[in-house]
Amino acid sequence: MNVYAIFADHVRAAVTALQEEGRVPAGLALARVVVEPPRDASNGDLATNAAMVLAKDAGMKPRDLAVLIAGRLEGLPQVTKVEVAGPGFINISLDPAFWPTVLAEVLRKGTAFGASTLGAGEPMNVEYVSANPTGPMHVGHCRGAVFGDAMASLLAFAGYKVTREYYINDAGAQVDVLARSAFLRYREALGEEIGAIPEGLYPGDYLVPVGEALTKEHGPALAALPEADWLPVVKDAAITAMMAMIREDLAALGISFDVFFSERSLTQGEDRVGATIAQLRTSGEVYEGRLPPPKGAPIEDWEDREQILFRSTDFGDDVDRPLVKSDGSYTYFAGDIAYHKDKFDRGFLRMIDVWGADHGGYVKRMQAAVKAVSGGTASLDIELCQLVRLTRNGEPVRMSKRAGSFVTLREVVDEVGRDAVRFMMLFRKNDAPLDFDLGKVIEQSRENPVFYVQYAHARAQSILRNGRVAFPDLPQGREGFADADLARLDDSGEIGLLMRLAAWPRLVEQAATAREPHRVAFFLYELASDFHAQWNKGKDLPHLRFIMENDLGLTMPRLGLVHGVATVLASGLALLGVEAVQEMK
RNA sequence: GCACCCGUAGCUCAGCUGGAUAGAGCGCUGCCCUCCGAAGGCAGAGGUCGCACGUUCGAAUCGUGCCGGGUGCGCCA
Repeated sequence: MNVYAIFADHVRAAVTALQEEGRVPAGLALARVVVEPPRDASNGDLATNAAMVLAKDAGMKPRDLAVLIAGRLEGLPQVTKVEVAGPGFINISLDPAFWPTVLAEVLRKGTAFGASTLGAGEPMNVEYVSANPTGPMHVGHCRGAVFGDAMASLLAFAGYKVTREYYINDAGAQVDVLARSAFLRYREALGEEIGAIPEGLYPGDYLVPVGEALTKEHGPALAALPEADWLPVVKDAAITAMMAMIREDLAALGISFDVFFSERSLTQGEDRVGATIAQLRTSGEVYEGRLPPPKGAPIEDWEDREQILFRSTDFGDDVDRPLVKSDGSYTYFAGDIAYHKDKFDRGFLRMIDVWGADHGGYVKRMQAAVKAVSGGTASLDIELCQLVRLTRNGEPVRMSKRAGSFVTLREVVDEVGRDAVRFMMLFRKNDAPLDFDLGKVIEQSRENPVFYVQYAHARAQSILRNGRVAFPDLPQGREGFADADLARLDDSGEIGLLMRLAAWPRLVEQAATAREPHRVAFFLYELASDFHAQWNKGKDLPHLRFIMENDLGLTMPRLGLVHGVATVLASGLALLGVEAVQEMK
């Protein structure tokens, strides 16, 4: 139950009724009408902008219209007062017994409270990570991985049928480099002295086991072959090993995918990239032409030649984009078009790609491609994640020798834990740079939001455990508290918590619509803050404690509130992929 | 040169898709601290929302132009 959505319907119904009575003109656009919690509690429980939004089209003064609408709302159940205020706000006050009914719903539904039908079961493809299979994941991949995963969870909670997908870039020149690097480790495993890893090859020692495995399987046989013969063998083995490693890294972060899609599969057997280009040529989106040399940094070996181009300028891109390289092979973009066409062919009209900010220049052409390939019926949202600056107590973190030149995701997760990494990656808008301090995220203080939110959940569980000590006959599960006399929750802090819980379904929909899982993290922080504050209140004011010795009648609703807070905390943490702990270690 | 992202308190950042007196943490100041669970609590000061026009009942939010920072700019993935 989304209180605000329900009352928005009431307001629209009120306007419709007035229209039928002829007191308000027909044909008003009701979509802009919203019901929100007023910022200031003195303005009631709910507020709507309806009169101000509709006044112009209705040809009426906002306050006059507001009075008419307000008159209609007064008769609604639960409504105790309706006031017109300011430029035309309609402020609605509810029966004090209303907010506890929301808690009763939380207690009955559990973590299903807040789930939305917004997505209406529509298929939604979320592609993220898609790191090259050339080594372990590093911290740079981490943010996109966590962001994509949390957003997929959020969209699923909001009612979409989500598929999580990883595109394996196993077709380009980089995997050839990987193969040559692995071959060197293979010769090393055979006993050969290889010396320093040459420039241009991957130096990380994660390839050592790949070389050893190759000797076990092939003995020295590969070393005698020309590159053209050993390369495919070594490449397959190396990619398989790298993907296994990446899956382990992802598992360490609590991430798994529904689909791993291989770039190579697009050209193995039938040439699906070529087929896609042919299709676009038929529809007029592909042509032969010349491009002007790019502005900015001059390109030394610029060669003006006729090439096969995708007409992305038709969709708002700056220039048309080449699909075939000078050596005749497809560009990465060409493969990506075929890949997104495959998503479309699998029934996805809605797709989301999560990329690093350094790929920002690629957004328009990819969106153009999805439009072209789907005849304009599919849409692609692209969310960019800015860089992460990794520090330890303010100092930049050193590079890892083992991995070659970067800090691996695994090192970070091993040091501070999955929960801290995930929460901090989500405690910032994705399009803003993020400072991640290894020292601060394990601090146990209010400064550290990970701790603060988890502590709130642990504290709630602790209170419930203590409650069962004081009152051994308390219900076991949260449902047993739904029938308590919840209307006794009348302290301002308690009501504030109830209103916060009531805001959860609305926040889910907003965060899902905006593709912004960070809003969930901030919401949880605020809920935790409210909850800690109420607990602290009980320090000075014993009559406000959650557990009232000798007063089961009051303890029951208060423990119901604690259950409700814990439930929503757990629900939100689950979306973020962070554990709702029973106690702090 | 062009495109995209970002400019909000001293610092790090939120700001509910245009609403009422712009919020939080840290830092600063002042009180309190034998509490169901230590890892503190409460309160206060502090902002021309980069600048300027515009859109309208109403702008931190939308548009345009500047200023400042970041990212990217055939045949890399």
